[in-house]
Amino acid sequence: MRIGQLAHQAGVDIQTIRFYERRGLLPPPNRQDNGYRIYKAHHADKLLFIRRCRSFGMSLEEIGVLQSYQEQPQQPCVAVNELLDRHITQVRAQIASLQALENQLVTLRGCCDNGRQSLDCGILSGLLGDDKPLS
Amino acid sequence: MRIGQLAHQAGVDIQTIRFYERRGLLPPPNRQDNGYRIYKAHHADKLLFIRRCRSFGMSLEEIGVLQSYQEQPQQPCVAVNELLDRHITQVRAQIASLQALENQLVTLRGCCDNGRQSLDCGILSGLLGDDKPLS
DNA sequence: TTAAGACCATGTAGTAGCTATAGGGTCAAG
DNA sequence: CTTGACCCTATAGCTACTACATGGTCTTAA
Repeated sequence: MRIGQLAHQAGVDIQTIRFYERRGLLPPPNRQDNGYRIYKAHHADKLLFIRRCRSFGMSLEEIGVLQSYQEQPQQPCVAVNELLDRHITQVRAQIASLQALENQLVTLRGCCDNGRQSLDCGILSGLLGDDKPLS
Repeated sequence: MRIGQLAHQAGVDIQTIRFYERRGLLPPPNRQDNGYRIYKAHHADKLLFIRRCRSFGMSLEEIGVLQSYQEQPQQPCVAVNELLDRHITQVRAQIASLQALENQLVTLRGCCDNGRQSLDCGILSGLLGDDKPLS
């Protein structure tokens, strides 16, 4: 199939496919005489693998590493587990820091009640840092 | 003071200060005869305001908007409140989607128990999408 | 025959918020 | 007169795409 069909099938932009190819995540497909890329089933599989990993928030670099593990099916998969563990740790850290941020923001929001002039706005004062502590 | 001192004081990279200036967030300071930038106290204040907003996860564009509110102290500050409300909403949405992601990742992680070959690794299978549903 | 429309190709630039590097000028101390 | 610390500008790099410019290819219809 051609690139448009593959893109449609995978729900991806055409440019994204070419981008993955340039980054070495998708193997360069054969070309027709006119230069059009022709994809086979395994390309679609690889593409979906990439998209699945992306939806899990993995970076393209991490995905490349995972692909190399796939290509060595005899090797133990401890490294895969570790990669995922690190990823989970990262996500949890992000959640924690966003929750802390949310608290700060809510506190900051409580410094003003809509009816004032910018001059007296507790939020702007809070952001200037010359005010009562926020957290 | 010169740019290095300001950077040190604010805990910011020198390049970052010049970058903010180019983006219109810091007013261009006067120069010495040799071209060196000379900053005054209000520059330091502006810079700290920017960094404080950044630590709250605001974009440079949002910060620019907030600055324009600061410069119109007579105007009501409803807009400031709204900006912050939108921001809080955003942060909460991010938290929610990260939590969903965490659940999926933990489920995926449960698909493998370290001692296998990549061939049998439940995680790689899960990422291929040809396995039991993860969520 | 030709013109329209859909598809494909490459290469380049843009997004956010910096960070780093190249290639140079300035200034004080030893 | 050289070393080192500091400053300048301009440009490229990072992530993961997305968009655009410019042009080739192919099918179909007037």
